[in-house]
Amino acid sequence: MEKIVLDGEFFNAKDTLNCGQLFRFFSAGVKKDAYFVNSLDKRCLLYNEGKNAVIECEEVDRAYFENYFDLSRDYGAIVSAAEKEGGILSVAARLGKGIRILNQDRTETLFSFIVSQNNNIPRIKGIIERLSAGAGQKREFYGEEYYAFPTAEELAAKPLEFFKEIGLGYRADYIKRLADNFDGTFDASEFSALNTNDLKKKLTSIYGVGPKVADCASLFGFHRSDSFPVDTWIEKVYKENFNGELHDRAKIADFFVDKFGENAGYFQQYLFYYKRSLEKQEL
DNA sequence: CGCCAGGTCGTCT
DNA sequence: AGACGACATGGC
Repeated sequence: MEKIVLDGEFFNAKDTLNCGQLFRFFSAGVKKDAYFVNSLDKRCLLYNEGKNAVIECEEVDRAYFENYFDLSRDYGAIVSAAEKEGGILSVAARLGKGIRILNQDRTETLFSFIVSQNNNIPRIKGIIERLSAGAGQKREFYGEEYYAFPTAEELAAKPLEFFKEIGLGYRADYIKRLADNFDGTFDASEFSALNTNDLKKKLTSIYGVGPKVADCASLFGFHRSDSFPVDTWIEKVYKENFNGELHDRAKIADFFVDKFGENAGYFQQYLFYYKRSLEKQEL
């Protein structure tokens, strides 16, 4: 087993996991605020200890998780830029300075955020767990069983009824259709060559994927930081803290991308986490 | 009962 | 282009 020890000033496990960018993480129990984090078929253990952040994983997965947790990026510089903006953003950045934007698998991210639409985070986590347990491979980490996120092929093998049974509701049709039609080209180089706008056009052409889900896939799956997902929480921030007048969420997103440029995605996470933390005391 | 949750689709102006 | 209701489910 590998143990990766890092400076924890800009890497807080709890904040990184609870800001809504991923849904497959679990309290590990072994120590306070220690978590198992699943990505595709892999798992690691993540926690803060003193001034450090620690990742424990299989040796073969070391490079995968170094990239996953975006270890090569200077988050101190991003937090500083947010603090310079002043107002609510500097407050939010101080609260969320330990947040990192993960480099998640593109396919898992897209499927997951289709599940997320018009849904709440605890329920999204439950659905994705049932999806994995019902269609994914069983794996083991530190003697504990878990399930891999299903491949598109594994999802396509399931009947529509399965997706309804695990609680997807009307989203079952979206998941089923994407699984059936999935051509696996997400990782092709031509896909990476698209600019963010063209990428979003391609994503929104998928049935069940609108501007918000496309922005989440773009930000969390492709690390396009010039993406700014606008959901109900961000809309509240926009109206209450930026005195916004717009109602069209796509235009609100454009407003923030124009304003913050390549920092937009990071700042969005600070703002989302801040706003949601205010109302969800348990975070 | 109602309203809300990391929205999108189809339909009608 | 923009407005609006329908859509499954579960928590409060």
